[in-house]
Amino acid sequence: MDAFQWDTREDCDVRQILDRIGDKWSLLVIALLDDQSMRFTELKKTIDGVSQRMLTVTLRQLERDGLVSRTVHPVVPPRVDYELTPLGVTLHATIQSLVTWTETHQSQIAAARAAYDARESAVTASGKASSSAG
Amino acid sequence: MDAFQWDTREDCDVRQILDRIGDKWSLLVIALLDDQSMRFTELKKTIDGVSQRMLTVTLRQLERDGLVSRTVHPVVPPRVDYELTPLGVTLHATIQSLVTWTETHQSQIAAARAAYDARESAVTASGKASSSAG
DNA sequence: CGGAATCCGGAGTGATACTG
DNA sequence: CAGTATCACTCCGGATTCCG
Repeated sequence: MDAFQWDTREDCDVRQILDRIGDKWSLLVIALLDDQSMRFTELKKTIDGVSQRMLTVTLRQLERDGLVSRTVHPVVPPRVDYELTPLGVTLHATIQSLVTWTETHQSQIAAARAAYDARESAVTASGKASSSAG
Repeated sequence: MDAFQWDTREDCDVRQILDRIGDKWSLLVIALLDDQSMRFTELKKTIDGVSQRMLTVTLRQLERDGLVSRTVHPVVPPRVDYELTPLGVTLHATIQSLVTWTETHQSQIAAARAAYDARESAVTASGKASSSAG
């Protein structure tokens, strides 16, 4: 049941989080940091395809939201460790259900997409056929 | 526990869904259609700020993923009803936990952001002060 | 009413180079 | 090693216009 009415505005609270986990890298970072702290370069080499810049930006945002903590070790060469805060851990736990859902229903979605695409191309084809036939 | 290793690639299955619920409007549409079917115009006027184009695009994507069904009534003026499929309903249920998490921790996030911003501006200010003083 | 097609601006993203 | 700064590009998304 929807006892509470959703905020249909753009500035809905949920948006704040969706903008975070919905972006390209945040979720991966959260997942990776769940059971371990990691250094910048570790994250960079583990997350395939992320650029230096985007990893930095992503980590800053997560830090700002209090989901990830950043620890700078005053050594040379520099060493910075990132880890999930308690708040970040609870978010990760929540996201897990979404991941589980995805894994469970992924085949259904793939099937739905295939069916939709087939239907669409069929419509397009018949449309062309009828127009050329008519 | 993370018994399963995450896919750190961009084409991870989870991405498919995140690209959907992470976008600007899909989540709102799913939430709205949970307990009722709605017409195009109803959705448009209910979801504050959505453009005609984006609502159409969003609905098409959701339909393609098998999350929303589209029913065209052959009447004039045209009438099209949208409703959640069983698959969409299960996704909505899953998302609810995320929404609940957000509502529970929203204040913590806001506080974290405020603290972070204050810290940053303080750093910036002191940096300027020291540079001007030095 | 519901939707497609087009144009266009801005935000997000990446490659590169530089710094401490 | 861990960033920051700049430039260039892509793509999202809004406004507008036209169609059945």
